[in-house]
Amino acid sequence: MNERQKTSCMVCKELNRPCVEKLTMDQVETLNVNRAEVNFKKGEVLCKQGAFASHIMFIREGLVKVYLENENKNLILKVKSPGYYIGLNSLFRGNVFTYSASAFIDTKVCMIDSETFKNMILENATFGAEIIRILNKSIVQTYDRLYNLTQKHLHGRLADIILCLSEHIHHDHNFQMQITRKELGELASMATESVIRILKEFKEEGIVTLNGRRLEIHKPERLRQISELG
Amino acid sequence: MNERQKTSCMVCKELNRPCVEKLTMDQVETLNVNRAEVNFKKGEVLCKQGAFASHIMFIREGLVKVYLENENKNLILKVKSPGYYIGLNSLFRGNVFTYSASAFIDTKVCMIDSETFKNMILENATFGAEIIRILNKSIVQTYDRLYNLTQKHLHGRLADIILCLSEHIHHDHNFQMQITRKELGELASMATESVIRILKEFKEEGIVTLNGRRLEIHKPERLRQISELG
DNA sequence: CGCGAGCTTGACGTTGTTCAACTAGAGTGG
DNA sequence: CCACTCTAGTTGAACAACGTCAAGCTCGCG
Repeated sequence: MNERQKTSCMVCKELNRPCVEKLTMDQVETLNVNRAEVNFKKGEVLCKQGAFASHIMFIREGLVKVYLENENKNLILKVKSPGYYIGLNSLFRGNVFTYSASAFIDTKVCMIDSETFKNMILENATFGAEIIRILNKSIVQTYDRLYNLTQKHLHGRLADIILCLSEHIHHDHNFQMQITRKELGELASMATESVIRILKEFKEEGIVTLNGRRLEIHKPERLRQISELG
Repeated sequence: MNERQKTSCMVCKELNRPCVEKLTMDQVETLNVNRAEVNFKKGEVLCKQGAFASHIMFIREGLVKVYLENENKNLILKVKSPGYYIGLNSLFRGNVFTYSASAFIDTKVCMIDSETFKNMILENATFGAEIIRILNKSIVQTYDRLYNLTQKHLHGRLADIILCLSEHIHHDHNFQMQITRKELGELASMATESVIRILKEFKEEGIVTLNGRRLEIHKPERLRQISELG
């Protein structure tokens, strides 16, 4: 496995320009050496909440569900797509994963040794600043999600999720969802049955058409309105 | 105002040891010069969501409500006590406050010019790493709050808030709440009437005694249990 | 004394979940 | 090729959780 030829970090540069730009050539080389490319199949677990975070992961391809585990219920924190990191939150905080993550669809990641990663921050303040920027972006997204999940009603929450899938994940008004109704419900923090009922309403109002998992948004502005109103 | 004698940053060192320790003597001096001490009265606004974040604030005394503003509803993100920063989330991200903050009770802060602050990070990677540690701690707290607010029922949420007030704010089982029932409701994201009803239940079960705003916790383990169960 | 803010209570309506039953399509084994 | 099963999707009815509304209460303060 390890013998296989790896792509170079420079190949990933487009995905991760802001970070890679901050690094010296030497650091890029160090990064290149201290990483492993790993493929995960749909459903496989990338990291477990509470486990030692000996590495940071960088998503190259696929879609990753990041969630909190608890005896009773799980909560999806976010869905990460290529170009995002997993495990940054563990840096300088005991190196324990603060969440679990699993692959929504087949996914490729680079695993980077977390000590190496930390050293790069400590050696290169500009890189550290970039990491701060990334963390801050993530915090703002989390605040947004906190607002959406606590202050909006089901219709608004589902409208949010649909818009998010369309804009940030599939980049199209017409897309084949990779996920089940149940998973949609977990994303919007609502019962599967409620997802179905509200999708039906959206369909009846002509906001979307729906055929199995293929969804087309006809009135994005109406969805946005529903999302705003709660 | 500016002529008044300021305390030195070294006086604050106990409050902020992890950060101050990372700075050189020169940097502490720079910090000392580029800051202003400001007092806010209960209810006054420290920063407005969307406004330019020309400075970071460090809380010296008091209690600060950090919240998202929206046409309809506000959402309290967290309550910050002395030793915490306000505005770190704006660093390297356009310098716009991502949330509003107001004083729950009379509050003293140091305002630090955000350019100075950024330069300190860029000059001193160890300091940057400390900021990353602080941000990560905040993220984990936010995830926790996200879980609590979305997955737990009213009883669990209120139990959480009571425990939090007791442990993190007042550091006592018996304390005088500084906040109204309405504000308690905003903290737990529930109606004022629900707060009152549930407090009454807790009282009737002998979990707490309640006299106006004075609250004493008799069965903290029971509260924790309620919080866990949701 | 009277006013207003915070607090309290009960009645009622809404929202959203749970449960149970049913359908449709996709393997699977005989 | 046909029953069998399994999962995802769907529907309706009952129910629980919570918020809203309206009214009354209390206490500090001008």
